[in-house]
Amino acid sequence: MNALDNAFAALADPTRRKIIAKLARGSARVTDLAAPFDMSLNAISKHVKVLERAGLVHRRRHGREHVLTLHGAPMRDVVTWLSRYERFWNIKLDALGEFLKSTN
Amino acid sequence: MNALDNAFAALADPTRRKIIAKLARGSARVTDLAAPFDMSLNAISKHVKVLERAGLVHRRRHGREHVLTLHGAPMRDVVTWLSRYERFWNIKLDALGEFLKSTN
DNA sequence: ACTATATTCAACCTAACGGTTGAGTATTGA
DNA sequence: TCAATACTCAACCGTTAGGTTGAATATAGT
Repeated sequence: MNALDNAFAALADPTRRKIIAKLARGSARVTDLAAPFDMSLNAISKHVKVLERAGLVHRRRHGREHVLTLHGAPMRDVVTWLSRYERFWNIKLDALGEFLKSTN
Repeated sequence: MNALDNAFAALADPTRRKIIAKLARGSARVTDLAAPFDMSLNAISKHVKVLERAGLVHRRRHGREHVLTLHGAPMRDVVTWLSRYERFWNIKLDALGEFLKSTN
């Protein structure tokens, strides 16, 4: 499993994408992440581990609490790969292009 | 399974990404796609089906030959989702931003 | 010291994935 | 008409993924 495999696979699960959405609004503990889900804490713990293995989430321990933070590095490869085939999904990248123009 | 799940999952396999790479250089038959791989035709046929289910590949039959073509539509959702969290992997999107600026 | 909290680990289950082989079905070309 | 070609379908197999439960571990608060 290379980095790209891990990143795409991590993003393929809706629960994990929701976890990312939550972490985008700030770091959180495993319990905080689990709260909105109708699923065991253990299940979420596993999902976090998948995101961590993909490098999308970093963990720092504070006593008994594990604080998770979103980390963008693996996305470089994802976006690089996507941009390689830009002309095949070019219309789709326009929105992102506009967005980037406005922020650069 | 929603569209985003299917798209990300389809992209998570290196064989399928290679198939996409090949199709980016032109439409091809199943046999053509299978040629470079040390893998049965059936395995490739399955991979193609996964890409098809994700909408990334379209198939048109010409007699006994099935011609596959790359199709970008599902990427709209992928890129939209990615761009929503742009500030977390912002550095990474720069390259794509530059690329888009030069082509728009 | 004791209890509650935060988390992981381990074992288990079922379903899906990625591959195989063997057979079946059209279509093509001789 | 017949054989080769291009493919799919179906069954199987081993591994992984996503979930569960139950127990272990470590830290925090009283």
